[in-house]
Amino acid sequence: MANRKTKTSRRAAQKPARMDIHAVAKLANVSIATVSRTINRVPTVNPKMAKRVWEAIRELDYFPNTQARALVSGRSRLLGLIVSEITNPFFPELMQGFEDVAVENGYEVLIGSTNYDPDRMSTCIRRMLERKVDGVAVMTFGIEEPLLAQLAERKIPLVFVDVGPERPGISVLKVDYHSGIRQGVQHLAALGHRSIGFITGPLRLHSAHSRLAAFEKSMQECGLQVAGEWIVQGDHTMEGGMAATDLLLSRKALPTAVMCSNDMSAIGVLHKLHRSQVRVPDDLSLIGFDDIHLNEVMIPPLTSVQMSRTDLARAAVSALRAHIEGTSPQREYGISTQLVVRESTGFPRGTMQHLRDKARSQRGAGVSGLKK
Amino acid sequence: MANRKTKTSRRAAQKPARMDIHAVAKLANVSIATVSRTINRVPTVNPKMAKRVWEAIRELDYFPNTQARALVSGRSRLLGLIVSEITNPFFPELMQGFEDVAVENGYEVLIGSTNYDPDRMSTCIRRMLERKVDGVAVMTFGIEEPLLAQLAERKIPLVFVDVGPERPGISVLKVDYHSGIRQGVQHLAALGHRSIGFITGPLRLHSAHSRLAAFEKSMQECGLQVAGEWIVQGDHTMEGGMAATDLLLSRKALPTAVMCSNDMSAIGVLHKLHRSQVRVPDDLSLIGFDDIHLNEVMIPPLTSVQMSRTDLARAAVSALRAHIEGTSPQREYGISTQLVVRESTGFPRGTMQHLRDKARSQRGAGVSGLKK
DNA sequence: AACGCGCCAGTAAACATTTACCCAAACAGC
DNA sequence: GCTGTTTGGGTAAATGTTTACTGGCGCGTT
Repeated sequence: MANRKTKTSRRAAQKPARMDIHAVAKLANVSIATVSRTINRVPTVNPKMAKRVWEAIRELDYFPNTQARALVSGRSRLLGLIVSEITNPFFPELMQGFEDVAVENGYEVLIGSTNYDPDRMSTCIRRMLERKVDGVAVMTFGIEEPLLAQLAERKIPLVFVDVGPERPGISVLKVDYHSGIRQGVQHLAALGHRSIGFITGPLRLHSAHSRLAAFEKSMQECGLQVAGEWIVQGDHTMEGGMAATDLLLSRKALPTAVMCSNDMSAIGVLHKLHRSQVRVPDDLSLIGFDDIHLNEVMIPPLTSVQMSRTDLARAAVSALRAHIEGTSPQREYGISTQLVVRESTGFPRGTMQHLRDKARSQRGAGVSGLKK
Repeated sequence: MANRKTKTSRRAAQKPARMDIHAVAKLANVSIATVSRTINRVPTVNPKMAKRVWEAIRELDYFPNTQARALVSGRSRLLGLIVSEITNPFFPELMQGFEDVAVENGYEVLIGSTNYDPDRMSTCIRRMLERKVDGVAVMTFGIEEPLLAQLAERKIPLVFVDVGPERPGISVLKVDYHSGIRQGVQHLAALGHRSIGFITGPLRLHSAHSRLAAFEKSMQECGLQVAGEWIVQGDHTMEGGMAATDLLLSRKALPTAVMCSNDMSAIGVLHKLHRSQVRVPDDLSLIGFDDIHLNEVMIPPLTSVQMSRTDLARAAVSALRAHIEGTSPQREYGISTQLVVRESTGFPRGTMQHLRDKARSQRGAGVSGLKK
């Protein structure tokens, strides 16, 4: 009662020992039930009372105890996010987006990274279960079996990328690899490339398979031959890209362009090519996949197929929310991809354009990609 | 009673509707108190009973409800980790380390990223408070005032980097910038560089200040002049590095070497220099700071001062644990730094060594750094 | 005027633990 | 053999919410 600053006293002068719903109720002169209902915006509360309650809440700087809430309501307002690698900048960017969207919707995020290690994956799942997450996004780009057993069994909503079991409570983000990769192949074809190689990801990953398949299909569509010796397996890391480049360099002939299953591979390739005096794009054009920020500062800046992290994050959170809150969850969410042309692609060596281009001392940014 | 596989039946055949401590107690034929004590490893429980309890736990695949636990014990076993940027690969690497160590010690991590935005910072803190984190590591490399008000007031243990208020419950990780940066300057000096520039971070950051100071001091120690026109302010981003490079290139003369306040800046510099036909290290030597993984694949691979993410993560978790569990928390934890020599540093242009070096067609990895 | 119904606030149970306190049994000392 | 002490398990309270149920009050209808 003895408030110093009567109006918006930043901290109530008389501090109750514990700051719970009872304190608010007492100050607002209502029951705790009313306070709870007010906070949860139950429409049956009298606006007059609600106002009193909100004032008391402000006065006391009160916020509800999440633990107690979760305990009784059975909902933790926690979303799990499982990613595979953290070294690949794609994932931090994805995590950031996911966190932003989740927080926007009043959820918190529990992050787990597996490093492709089944043991880590299983402790990850355990942690999620213990914290009673309301849903989990599995962004490892490849299903892992233990998940299904432990999470789906407990009816926890799940989101996968690319592929997942057909089951209630499970959604899948379907990435349209083909569209972006086709743009890439068409871009190369338009520049005059005929022999194009591909560095795959680890083929146990569904996404790696899909990207390779999309490449092969796109080549066919452009009337180009896919040469087996120029399809090399990588593992979506820089090291994998370097190793794949070694292999490629050991072939009797080089392709004039190479597409990669992801940007980290492409960065490894770029590095190794530079070491081997192969110039990009003069001797060899290079296209990555993911379009991580880093691409812009590579030397040269890397042409890449963009898969939007924000789209993925938004779709994942939407899907989970729909399942959790019971509002018409979709089985599939489409994610589009799109070519972003930078400077790692150019005319193939020896073509007229190439020579003409060479003649101009300074390369402009004149090589524009064709949309669709 | 009608178990199929009598021994290690993976899932109990008869599933109790709810799987709580009572179910375990009933199966083990003890009271819930005993179960609780067993789980929490209270030493007074009879080993015989403990064994029965553990078996029941295994049988039922039981794990305690974290919410209830947290509610009654007042401890959430949740650690907050606040970082500034997620685009800078340094932070994901740090987050990864922090998470690993935290999980190792039975804690979960709540991540918040601020993007240097005070609003985001304050919602971040709010989230941490609501989830009742047991401690928070503030890895933004610069104190933010709202933190102190809200978190310290509630006696939540905190860890800062570089600098923080002298208060119980607060520890500071003191990074020894000087040692690593001195190694860098000495390395350059030994190669024959006399004119060395520096690209700072955003100077509102304490860490940026410290790094600049360490550079200036090291220059003095090596008997070298610090030229004001070669000290340019960046902001720890690639873009900042590029802008700083532009400024540097507009000076009437260039230094023969440049050190950067962090690697992202250095990558921006590298990019811009390449665009401007300045070769690294032939025309200009470059040293970064942080030693992110990416350095290895830059063209050329970047010499950098390493600040160990693992060390930071370990120290942060140790400090927080010490505060939380009351075991002799230290006020300060030292973090060392160390030069890692790669290929972005070489002899300055025009020196004898430079010419001699040029003569050898292939550069070896022969330029070795001097330790200490 | 009386009855009924709807609206809305309050009471209390439930959520799954931890832990202070109590009490039974066992053992040792006299 | 009886009593005192110690050992260790059980009972119940407490944690801070949500929510089903209850009940009072006011208004509308017959």
